[in-house]
Formats: sequence, structure tokens, C-alpha cells
Amino acid sequence: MTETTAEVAPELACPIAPVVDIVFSRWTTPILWSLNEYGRHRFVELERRITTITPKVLTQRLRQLERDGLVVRTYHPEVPPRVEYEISALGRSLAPLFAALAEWSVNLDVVEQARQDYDARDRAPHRT
Amino acid sequence: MTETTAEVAPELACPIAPVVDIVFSRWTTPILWSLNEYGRHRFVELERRITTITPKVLTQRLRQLERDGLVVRTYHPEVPPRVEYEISALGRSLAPLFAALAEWSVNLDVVEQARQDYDARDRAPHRT
DNA sequence: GACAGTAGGTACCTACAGGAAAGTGAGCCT
DNA sequence: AGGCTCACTTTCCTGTAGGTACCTACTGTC
Repeated sequence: MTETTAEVAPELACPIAPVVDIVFSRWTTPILWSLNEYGRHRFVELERRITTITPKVLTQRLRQLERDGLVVRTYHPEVPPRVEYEISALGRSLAPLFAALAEWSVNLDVVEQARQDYDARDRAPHRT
Repeated sequence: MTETTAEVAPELACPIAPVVDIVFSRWTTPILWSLNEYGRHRFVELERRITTITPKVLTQRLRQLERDGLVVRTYHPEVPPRVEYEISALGRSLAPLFAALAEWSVNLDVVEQARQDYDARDRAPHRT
């Protein structure tokens, strides 16, 4: 944890926000997860794995991830064109982060319980 | 829409997506970070720390975080009303995650360099 | 009586992310 | 000669998150 010089963006109030923007922006999580867990993917393979994503958005996210150096795109100028996406070394360095998230997911039921409690508490008495 | 499917959300293709939704939805990161790093906050204190957030959105996010059991809201029915927000035990359990993110932020310059390389590469030759 | 401060609530509006659907181009199959 | 596949691209359209602005109740202070 290198202390970055001076005040870095007081409007953020939070040094990890830029990382979150890069790593956890919409759709990037399932893409990175897929590439990290199951290795190299072609475009249609990703499309089929993340069934709810549209090709337009998938392209956008992949371009963004490629630009950020998190995935590597390899174009094979063959007859039916073939493109392969794989996670980069930088992307692989996120693995412990993903592992930590996966571990934390044991708390999902706690969250679910908290929601039910909150909703139940909120129905009966008037909120202060 | 209430399809009781056997497989748990094939459209996600990624078990950590629910966690990301809870923890890294918009604005929650600076809020949780502030409460975790600097302790208890009043509403205006949070507002002043995260300067770009509007009161409406801050209220929304705080309610959501309270409902999810990540922050605790304490209302003091005093003359100028006073409300305090603090992080819950569950929220505190995110600390190692935040630490991991903070550590990863050393790679931000790598990302920045990748972006510059990508943009430079993309200007000159035609993209395949 | 005017105003400030607190913790929001509410109504209205806009911008942009993302969805749907069709097109592209090059070649191989039949 | 039409159909197929891949990897997108383009156009059009909608939903909704979030912004702006104003409102509440209460009291102390000027």
C-alpha cells in the first residue's frame, strides 16, 4: 500500500474507487471470471457463457478490458474469422481479489437475513 | 419471471456477481470506505467528505446499506436531529477485501500505461 | 420574524447505458 | 447461387439512475 502523494481526488474520498471503476464496472466481473476460471475463450463462447449479455455490450467491455491491459485479444485472419480472448498477467493478478470475494459470499445469507429483518421491522412501527 | 430453475443463475456465469452487486454498487465504495477508515459519521459529514454525491443519492445508498446490514443507523431524537452512521460487524468483515483492493492500486499506472499503448497502437495501423 | 442548521422527502427532468434487430464481409459447403 | 458461420458494427429506442430544486419540522439566535 504505497501512500500516494498529496490528496488524491478529494471528491472520491476513497483511494480504491479507481480500482473499482476498472475491475468492477458493469459486466466486467463475469467476463474476467470466465477468462480466469476457464481459460481462453472465443467471442461466441463468452456470449454463450454469459447468456444475458448482448454482442454489442460484450464487444464494448472486451475492448475496454483489452485497453486496460486486463485481457489479451488475438485475431486469427482465417476464413471464418477467429478471435481469442485470454486473461493477461495483470488480469491474473486479480485472482486473490476474486478469491476473497468468493470467500465473502458465505455472508450472502447474512445479508438476505438482514434484508428480511429490515423489511419486517419497517412494516410494523413507524420509521423515525 | 419467477422461474424456479435448477441451476443457480446460468446467466451470471460467475458466483461473485451477487457480492459485487451488494458491495460495489454505485457510491457504496466511498461510503463504506469512509465509515470503515474514519469511524462514525453524521449525514452531513459524509456529504462533505464525498463532495460529489447529492443528498438524495446519499440517502438512497445509506438506506440500501442499512438494509443489507452493512451499516448501522442511529437516530437521536434531539432538537436539531442527529443521525449517526457506523459500519456494522458484517461491514467490517469487508476490510481485508478493501485492503486487497488498495494493494492492487499499485497497478493503476500499469493500467494507465496499457491505455496509452493501446491508444498509440490504435492510431497508426488499421485495426484488424 | 427571519434565518440557519439537521436529516432528509418529493417532484420533475435529463443523459446515457444498455437492449433489439438487422447488416457486413469473406469464404467454404452443397 | 443461396446459406452458413464468425465477429462484430450500426441504428434506433427505452429505462432508469442520478441531478436540480424545493419542501418539511423543530428550535435557538439575531
